[in-house]
Amino acid sequence: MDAQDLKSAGLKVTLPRLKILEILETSDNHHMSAEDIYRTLMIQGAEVGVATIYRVLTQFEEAGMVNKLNFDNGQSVFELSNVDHHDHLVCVKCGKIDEFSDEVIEQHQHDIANKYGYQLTGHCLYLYGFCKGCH
Amino acid sequence: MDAQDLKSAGLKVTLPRLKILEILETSDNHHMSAEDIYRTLMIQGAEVGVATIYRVLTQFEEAGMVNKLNFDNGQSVFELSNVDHHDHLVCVKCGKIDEFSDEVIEQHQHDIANKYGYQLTGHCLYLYGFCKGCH
DNA sequence: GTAAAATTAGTTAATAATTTTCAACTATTT
DNA sequence: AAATAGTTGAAAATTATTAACTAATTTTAC
Ligand SMILES: [Mn+2]
Ligand SMILES: [Mn+2]
Ligand SMILES: [Zn+2]
Ligand SMILES: [Zn+2]
Repeated sequence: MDAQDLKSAGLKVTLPRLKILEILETSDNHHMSAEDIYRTLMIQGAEVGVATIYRVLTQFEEAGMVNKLNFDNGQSVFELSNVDHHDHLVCVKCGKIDEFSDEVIEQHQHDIANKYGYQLTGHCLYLYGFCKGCH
Repeated sequence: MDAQDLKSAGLKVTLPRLKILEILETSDNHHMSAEDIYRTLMIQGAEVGVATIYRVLTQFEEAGMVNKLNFDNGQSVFELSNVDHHDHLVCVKCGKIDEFSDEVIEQHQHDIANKYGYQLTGHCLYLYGFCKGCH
């Protein structure tokens, strides 16, 4: 994800946008809330307003560049969408996130949507529990 | 769900609680947000504060009497939990909600949790799309 | 049934996350 | 470089939800 991706999405190439992309790309935990990103930018000494971050993330989402995840704990988290589709395991204690994908589940989801006459646009599957280190 | 259920849950039998239970039970769309319930109560001429509704719903949830669902659209919705477990199909246009349950998906979720060493506490599976009437 | 103790409900105020407003800037086009 | 359209940051506004406070109600103990 770089300047070219921004252009392709019809977005101007600006410093805040590039920085946000870079953070999403390089942070070890690559699932970040707007606040997480804001904090990272502050530490880097970048002067970016929090409103800009929300605005840019929404634009990225609309452009299909990031996915927005709404876990049960209030804040939305974002991840770059340039990876294969996957769902998430979330530790309710430490917040750790694992990723998985399961073809059988995906297939069944489609079958169910068909059966009920829905034309699927998306789905969300979050598994909550205590991770290995937390029970 | 009635007065007896409230007592069993260690909650006193009060009018707002009974009314909220009744609304959850009788509304045709039995998935309601706090606002939905508030509006219904207003129409019925009942004088119940919105804070009471949130408080009572939280108590009901803690008592295991209702489930709280967090769809992608901001407001949480609640449903009585005295029915078998199921997941949800949500129409992104008209808001219609269908319910389904799929043993294979449930089983796979458990297998995945095991594989990653998670001790499951819950999960959420929402399928979003255009319902029969909306595409 | 009454009184005391505990719980509850409503109003209002507070929070947290996110969005909007708006005047000042910037990137891109011409 | 000027024009245009899009973007930004700060602050104010919104939205959904929760907390604090106080008065009223219910429960429990006589
Ligand atoms: Mn992920
Ligand atoms: Mn349901
Ligand atoms: Zn953990
Ligand atoms: Zn529909």
